[in-house]
Formats: sequence, structure tokens, C-alpha cells
Amino acid sequence: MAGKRRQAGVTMHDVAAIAGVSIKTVSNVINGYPYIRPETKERVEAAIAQLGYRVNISARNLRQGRTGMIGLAVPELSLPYFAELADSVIRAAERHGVIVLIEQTNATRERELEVLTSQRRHLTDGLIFSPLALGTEDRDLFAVDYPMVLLGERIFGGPADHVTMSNVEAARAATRHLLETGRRRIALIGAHEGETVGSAALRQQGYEQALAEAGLPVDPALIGEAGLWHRATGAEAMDRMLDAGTPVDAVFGLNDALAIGALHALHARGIAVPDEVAVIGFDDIEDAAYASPPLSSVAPGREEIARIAVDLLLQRVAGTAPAEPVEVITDFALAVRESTVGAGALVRPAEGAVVA
Amino acid sequence: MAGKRRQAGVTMHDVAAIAGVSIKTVSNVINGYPYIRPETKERVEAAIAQLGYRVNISARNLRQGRTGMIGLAVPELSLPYFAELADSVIRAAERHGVIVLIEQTNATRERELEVLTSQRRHLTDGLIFSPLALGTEDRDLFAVDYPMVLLGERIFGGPADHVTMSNVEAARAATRHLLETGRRRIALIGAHEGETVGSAALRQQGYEQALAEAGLPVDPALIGEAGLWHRATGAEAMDRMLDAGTPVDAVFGLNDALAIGALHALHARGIAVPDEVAVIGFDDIEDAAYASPPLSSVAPGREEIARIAVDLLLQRVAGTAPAEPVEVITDFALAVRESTVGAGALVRPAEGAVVA
DNA sequence: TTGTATGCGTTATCAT
DNA sequence: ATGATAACGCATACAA
Repeated sequence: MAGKRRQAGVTMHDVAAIAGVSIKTVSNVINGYPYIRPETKERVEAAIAQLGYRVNISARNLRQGRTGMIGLAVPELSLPYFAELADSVIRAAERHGVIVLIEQTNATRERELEVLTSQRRHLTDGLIFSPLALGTEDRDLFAVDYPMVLLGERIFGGPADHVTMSNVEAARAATRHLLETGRRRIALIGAHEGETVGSAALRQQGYEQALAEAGLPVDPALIGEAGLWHRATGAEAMDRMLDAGTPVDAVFGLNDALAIGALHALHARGIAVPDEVAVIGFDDIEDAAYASPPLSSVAPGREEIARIAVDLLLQRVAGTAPAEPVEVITDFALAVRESTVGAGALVRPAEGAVVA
Repeated sequence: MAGKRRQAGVTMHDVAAIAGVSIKTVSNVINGYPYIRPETKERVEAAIAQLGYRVNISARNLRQGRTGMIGLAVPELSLPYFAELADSVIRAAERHGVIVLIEQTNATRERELEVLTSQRRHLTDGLIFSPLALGTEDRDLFAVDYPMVLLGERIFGGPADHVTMSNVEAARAATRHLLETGRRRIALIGAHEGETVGSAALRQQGYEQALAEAGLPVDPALIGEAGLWHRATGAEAMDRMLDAGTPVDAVFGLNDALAIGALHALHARGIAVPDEVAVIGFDDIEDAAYASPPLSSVAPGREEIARIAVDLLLQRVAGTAPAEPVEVITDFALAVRESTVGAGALVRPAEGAVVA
């Protein structure tokens, strides 16, 4: 038993022999070919059950040239946003009978380059790729000979299909929400200085637009750098800003992890949220609703992004997608919770008021 | 281009033709066979590069009877503990050059049964399975003809390898910690009434042991049911208990999601943590350290569990594991943070004091 | 050190 | 409605 031929090693031939039919007939039964005599079908099915036969997918794949799997490349599953995205993509793919193979890039340039040319690409019919390290200058690398859908804000106008949301608009809405609740010293946590592409740049742009509309200047002291968008870096950026003595009455975390890190830092100093400082995040991960206080956030419509990406990719695989790369912009919503509007809004957070 | 033969369709034969060698030599080069004349190797590599050739993994799998992939079946990636576990398993597998195929069961009996016999099993060399719905009565189903490692507390003494931690011990330690800080009315959130196997039963057992050791009775009013261990159900259970007017000075959430839900419910009522009510969780997910206040928790050694499970499974695949099923019990630690000991412990949470 | 030939388990193309 | 047989692309036993 140990090792070697772990599969019972049952093949179609065995089933055919027992059922007293040819291998072709077995194949027909398995693949739902309609013109089979019911009694033949029964015999075959009985033999399958008796032997515990299962199709060898490798053989089928080899024969068909397709694998029924798609790749999903994300930075890390331990980042809640990507875990939830993976969940959504798996469910969306499932509805099409397709399996998802997840790859972690750790957001390193090296691993992201590898994803594009890995041997794994041979194992999947297509790829949904959410890069974090590669950028505009690598755009040409995305002209690959397999179906690919890009997510995120690193590559625009590239040679592959792309699903994203209006980051600028969304960030502007979040900032405006803070302004509307009377905040004037709004810190931005998660900036990437010098970058002109990517979520950080776009969201900061929306932030600056909202300030400009309100006639407020951008105070560099309120711009908190954070290369990685983790809880820890959010807490550190918040700490630095507070240590510097910068007056702050609101925080816009460029994602929820950063915002939760900021909440943590504020809590540690005994600064009341939202009474002294309001906090809003971005991504609306599940954590947000259950933070203390519940965290307001921008909801990017993760389910929708996953669904569209999978549909698009499978169309590409089937050859039914448009010749030109498709660019899809999805909707967002503002999930307003206690961290920006105070205890007046003490609702069960899952239903946090959602405003378009 | 569109669809059909997306692979350039380059095979070893093409490479062999261009390089002026036989297909065997190409195969040798690709598989690192040592005895090849350097110039031959160069010619082959040049041809590979020129044609952009990549091995067809389906064909290789078919030929070798192994896939280099292992399955990981978990309830949901949107539960942080399982997302983090998946992350750890992927990294552990990577060190062995093995790919992980993740499957979600949604913790339903149907899906968990399916995992055991799915066609996907043909696509993987083995399976790491963390069931939540199947239990002792299904033990025999785990006598499968492929390598499998079980995680969790649903199946003990089954026919497959098993990696778990001492749940009873750990829960006892957590409860004792609350007792040592002077708490006497300790609520348990996440109980599964009537169950005798599974994490809920074991952890409740540890809780009751600790109470008994302290000479305290088990008050049924302090036992909060929660079938699913999500944040929402934790908040609901906490709410029910408080609505009933049950006096409480501490909460033991049977996992961190429940505990975070409880924190949320307490926060909503303006009950101070830990001044009025102390809270401890279980799993030590990343969220715990960044909750407000930072959540004390039982750290089950996720990395270690993942590493051991992968190692064990790959030994099983290679046929080098012991004949008898292996049972591994891993260590745990208590991560003590502000939610149980107050603001005196205002350390950066990532380093929350860890006590064996 | 390299080449030839065979088979892995399917599906698909013909026949019948 | 079913059967015989040829690929699919690779790895390997065996030969040279």
C-alpha cells in the first residue's frame, strides 16, 4: 500500500471489462453522451461504483489541452482583503465548474515576474493576477500568450483585460465624508511617495481633490508613508505622526489594515474615536465592521470584481471575448460606521449604512 | 490565437528538431540529467528559449503518476484563521517544491464528503483536510487510498495521520489566566451543546476543569451557544447573555472571531474592557493583536502545524512514513495582551508577552 | 553520452 | 448505439 501506486489504479479499461462494453462506451457514459441504451448505462455505472473508479484528470487534460483550472495570483492570503477576494473568486469559478489555483507573490517583484512565466501557467487555462510590485514600466510583460485578467491599479492600458474600481472617486468620497462631518485635519496613512501609479497614488489623488474642493491645503505633515499596507505599518505611521505632535482630527487609512493599525495606535494613547479623531478605511473587509469602534470604509464590491474577472477570463479561454483588451470599472459604496459618525449609529455593523 | 490552441503548441519534438537532437536529450536537459555534453545542452537550451517552450505538466503528470500538488481543504478562506493556515501551508509546501490546491467546504457535511472522493483527488498527490462537519461517526470514511493528514478536533484515532494541539490543556490555561487575574464570572462563548467531539467540546472541557480546580461551579447562564464561530455569532451570543442580565466579569471566546464579536458587543454597550470585563480568545490570528484593546489569545502554533502536516503528508506520498497512522500534538502558548491585563501591558502587540 | 520505442488514461475519429 | 484505434506530450527501459 505504502506510496507507489496509491490510486487503486482503476482505469476505464477495467470498468469496460467488468461492464462488458468498450472503453469508448464508458467514456460516453461519464461524459453524458445522450445516445446510450439505458441498460448499458446502468451496467457501466454499476461497474464504476463497484470499482470506485474516478476519471484521471491528468489524462483528460492532456487529451483536451485544457485543465479546468485557473490561476489566482495575489500577494498574501494573510492579508484579509486578499483572503476574501480569493474566497469570492473560488465561489465564482465554482459556478462555472472551474478550479482555482492560488499563488502567493509576497508582493515581490521577483515572484510577480515568475508568476507570468511559471510552469504553472501550463497547469491553468488562464490567470487572474493582482500585482503589487510590477508597474507601468513592466506593462509589456503582460502581453502573454494565455488568457489573463489583471486586477488592481498597477497596470492601466496594458495588453490584458483589466477589472478595477474608480479609486480616485472612491477616495474622494471617503475624504469628503470626513469633511462633511466637520473634520479639517485629515491624516492620510499609507502614502507611497514618488509613485504615480498604483492604489496609493490614486487614492491620495482623490484625497487631495476633496481637500481642494473644500478649499483646504494639503499639509505634508498629514501624509503618512507606509510601504506595506499591513496593520503594523499603519500603527507605526500613526505613531510617527502623533509623536511629531501633528494635530489630527481624522485619519484616512488607504486600506482597512492601515486604518485598523491606526485605530490601535490611537487606542494605545487613549485618544477617543471618533470623538477626538475620526477614522475611515478602504476595502471594507469583514474586520472593519467588527473593529472597536466599527470602522467606516470604502466598499469596493469585492464579489462583483471577482465575478466579472472570472467571467471575463473564462470568455477569454473560450475564445468568445472581444479581440481588444477589456477594461471594466466597478462601482463602490461608502460603508458608514461608528468610527466616523459616533455612537449615534449604533447599528449591527454588518448592515452599516451604505451610501452610494 | 483566440482560445483553441493557446499554447504555442511547442513540444519537445519541435525543440529536438531545432536543436538537432532527439527528444530524449531534450528531456534530459530539462530534468537536469547530469551526463550531457555541455555544447549539446547549450544547443537545446537555445532552442527552448527560441521557441519559448514549456513542459506540458499534464503530460508529465500522466506519465509520472504524480502531480506535485497537494490539496488543502478548509471551511472558508474568509475566516482569518484558515486564511492564515493556508498561507502557512503554501509556504511550507513551497519549500518542498510542491503546489497547494485549496478547496473550500463551507463547513457543510455535503461538501466535506465530496472532498474525500472528488475527482480533484486525482489531481493531487495527497490531502490536508480540516473538517468541521464530519465527526467521529464518519471516521471510517477517512480510510482512503491516498495520503491524507487530518487537522483539527473532529476525528481522533482515525485511520489517517492527524496533527492537532492539546485543546483541553490550552483552554484550561486560558481560563486559569482569567481566574488568576481575579475573574470569577467567566462567560464561555461558542459552545456546541450536546457535542462530545470537536474543538467546542474539548475547549469547554478545559474551561470546566479550570473552574473546578478553582472550586467554582459551572453556571449554565455563562455558557453561550454559537454554532458558527464567526464574529457575528460571537456578538450575538454576547448580546443574548447581557440582555438576559447575566453578571459577567470575563469572556472566553472559543476562537478569536467569537472573542472579537464579543468585544464588539461590549463596546456597543459601553462596557469597558478589561476594566469591567476581560476577554480572551483562541487561535491568535493577526487581528487579535490589533483589536482595540489588543486581544489576549491562545496561540496554537499555526506555522508549526502547517509545517508538520506538510512534512508528514509528503513522507506519506513518498512512502517513507510509518505504516501506522501518526498522531502529532503540537505546543501552544498564551499571548497575553491588554484585553485581560489592562493598559499596564501597553506593548506593541506583535510582541504580546508569550507565556508557555 | 544519446537515440528509439513504448505506454501513461483519456477523448475523438472514424467505422459499424 | 457501440467498438477499434489513433493521438495528446512526456519520461523511461533499453539499445547503441
